Amino acid sequence: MDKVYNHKDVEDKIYKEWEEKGFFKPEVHPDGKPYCIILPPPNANGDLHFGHAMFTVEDILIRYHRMKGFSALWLPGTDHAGIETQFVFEQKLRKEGKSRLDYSQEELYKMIADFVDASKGKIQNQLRKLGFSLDWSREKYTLDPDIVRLVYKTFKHMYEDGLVYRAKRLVNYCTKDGTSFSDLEVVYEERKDPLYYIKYGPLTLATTRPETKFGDTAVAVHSKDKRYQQYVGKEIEIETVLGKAKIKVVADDAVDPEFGTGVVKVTPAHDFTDFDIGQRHNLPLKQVIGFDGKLNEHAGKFAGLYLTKARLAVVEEMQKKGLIEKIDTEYVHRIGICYKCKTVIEPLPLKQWFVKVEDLKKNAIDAVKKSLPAGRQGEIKLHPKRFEVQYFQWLENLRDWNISRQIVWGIRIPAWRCVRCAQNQKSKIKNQKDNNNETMEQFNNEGWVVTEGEKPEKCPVCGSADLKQDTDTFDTWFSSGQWPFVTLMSDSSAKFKVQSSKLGDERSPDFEKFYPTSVMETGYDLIKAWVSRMVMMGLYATKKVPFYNIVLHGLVNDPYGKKMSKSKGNVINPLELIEQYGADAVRFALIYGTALGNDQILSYPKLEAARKFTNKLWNIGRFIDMKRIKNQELGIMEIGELQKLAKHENDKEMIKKVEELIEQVTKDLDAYNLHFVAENLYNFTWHTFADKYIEDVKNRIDENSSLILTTLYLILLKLLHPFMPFVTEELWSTLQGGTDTPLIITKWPRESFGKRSGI
RNA sequence: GGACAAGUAGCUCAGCCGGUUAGAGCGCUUCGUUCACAUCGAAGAGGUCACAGGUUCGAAUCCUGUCUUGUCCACCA
Repeated sequence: MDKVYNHKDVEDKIYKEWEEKGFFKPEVHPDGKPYCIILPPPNANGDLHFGHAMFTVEDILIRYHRMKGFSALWLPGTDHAGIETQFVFEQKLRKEGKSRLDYSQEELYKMIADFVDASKGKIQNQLRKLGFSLDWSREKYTLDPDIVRLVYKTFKHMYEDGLVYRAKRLVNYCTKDGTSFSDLEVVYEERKDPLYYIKYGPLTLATTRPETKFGDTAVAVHSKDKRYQQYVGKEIEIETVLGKAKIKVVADDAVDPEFGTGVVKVTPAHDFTDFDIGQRHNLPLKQVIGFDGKLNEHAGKFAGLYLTKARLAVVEEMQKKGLIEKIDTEYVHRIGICYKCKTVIEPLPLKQWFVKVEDLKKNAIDAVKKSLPAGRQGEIKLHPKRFEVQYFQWLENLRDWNISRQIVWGIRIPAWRCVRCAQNQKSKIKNQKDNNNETMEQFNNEGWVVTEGEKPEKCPVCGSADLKQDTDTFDTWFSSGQWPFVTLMSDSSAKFKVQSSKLGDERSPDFEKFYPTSVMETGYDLIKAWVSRMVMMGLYATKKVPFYNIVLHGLVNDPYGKKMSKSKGNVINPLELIEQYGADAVRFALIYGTALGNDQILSYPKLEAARKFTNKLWNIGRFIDMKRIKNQELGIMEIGELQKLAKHENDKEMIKKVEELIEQVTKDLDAYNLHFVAENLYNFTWHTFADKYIEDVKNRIDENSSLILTTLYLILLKLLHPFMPFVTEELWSTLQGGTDTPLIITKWPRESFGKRSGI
């Protein structure tokens, strides 16, 4: 054995062997109880970052359960990451002096698909470097045909169940990128903008957006504001830049009487609060800003102007007409901007596909409160428990979910529209006022045909073959929200037991065996966007929870405590650290000394300490290999028998201590207290086993104590294996002469005497 | 504005379902070893556990308030 443990000689070799021998497959224990974790799918086009290195938590759980005899499956996969990937690709296009507008939807999709293909496999190899025992034979991709088919199927059933509808809703729209963003994606920025006090007939109101006044369909005041009681419910005559007009005054408590003059102009088509006020008071939705970021025909002579110019022009005109009372130039507020291009986000009304969340979210909450109604199964626990608050709060406030995205890169919505029916519908409502009070019937009779992906031959209503597919794609979370069950259902390695058009009735052996999964482990930052969606979608489609436990890890910040981000340029690639310290040390450093769910700072001293620990472990093995009596029969001893065999008092005591260690470690692993386990094993191995016990034994070594020393060490290797798989495997095979069962598939040591455990 | 974290040795962090002299790693000091350990071992210095109240026989640990930092969410025209 070398004097120093050299991870570079060991890691790739061992990983290859594990993988080739199929040890990552649950079939190594075909009859074991199922234990399954679905890997949160990284961006297929992405690079490894420290969030991924934290998946060490999952590998520890999987390896531990595999050793406990479970049929353990850790299923890998990658995500197409819609907006993110398309953005990266478009940046590339821009550098080449091109834009996405130069291509058709199909061409662009193909180009992005090729772009992703080119970097495919990168992330997989990086995950291998970390030693993750993922079953690569079951790997999935969110755009695999089988996955897409299942996602379509869920959508179709939701549509038929009346959970999906189309409605004109305000979306956060970036007029430059030509896409809408979810609330989560909008970034808010503090800005100083003039606050204009504008005369509205007898009233004066304050606004930062005079250019949207063409879309005003009311003026609102607080219901208890005595100053304006006399106007409530009446129409007032106002002078505007386009001449005289009449406008209604409504009372709504969303208005803050303290702000400005206590009077608000209501522009339902271009402001989220105003949209709500509009709904409460049945106000028309009058769109005056187009998707091109310009004022439309409702703006009279200002039509065609970009918003920033329009604002100046409108203000100038107002000033000429004496409509501006004053301007507060020191007003600071927060506005939504596009996180990609920094353009101000415009709330614009757009017809979208929506998912009704009322029932879905109720079930998702109940699953954690352990009070699911009949017909739905499962209970979910969060670890650490404190994250429940975030989970509940998010779900309780959740509004209907907009699942349409105006991007190319994604799963195209399987809805076709009959051109003829749509036109008929249009002419019917042509003379109606364009408002948002359209009924559900109207929305659903727009001529849409929803399928499981195949193009309908003809319109079921009028028989026309002129059908056009919606150009929108699904929100990425709509497909990844189904990840736990679609990955298991689309078991391509086996034939489906049941092919069924009924939702959730399509079973594969893997789905039957591993669903609901045991654990969903991810960063706490994904509780809302992803985890809650998986619970909602899983419960809907399968009537069961998608997982029993949610385990959350914290973020890894840079050595100065700052969040790592590409824009800051402080991202550290875990592979560099693996190169330097070894995968085992990196893994150990991430677990050691930080409680689960807490953020941590990437610390070089800690990495160095972990590296030294792997070296210490190595040298303990090396020393035992030198000192022990050779050719002893090993690997047949269980701790109870070992105790009976022991002669020396110190040996007996040490065996007892190891037994206690096994008990504690097992208990803590079951409770997800991984940092306790890491610390416990570190201290015990170094300061009890090496510093005390070995120092004691080395001067009195005989056949009996040699056997005990070696066996106890092998037990320690087992306990450490989930944390530091490579060095422990290498030491195991060295001490066993390479003939015994590989450590990865040996049995976890048992703490109790007299029971069969193998060592 | 709300929620959740965090504020403990120079640094990075454990401990916090109340209970003996508050722990680890790194760093620092002294000594030893240098044929298991690109090191290791032994010993040691170092903390008013953010602050102020309260509960208690007893609080880093529970309660209230304050301050600081971070994250997430909401958002006022």
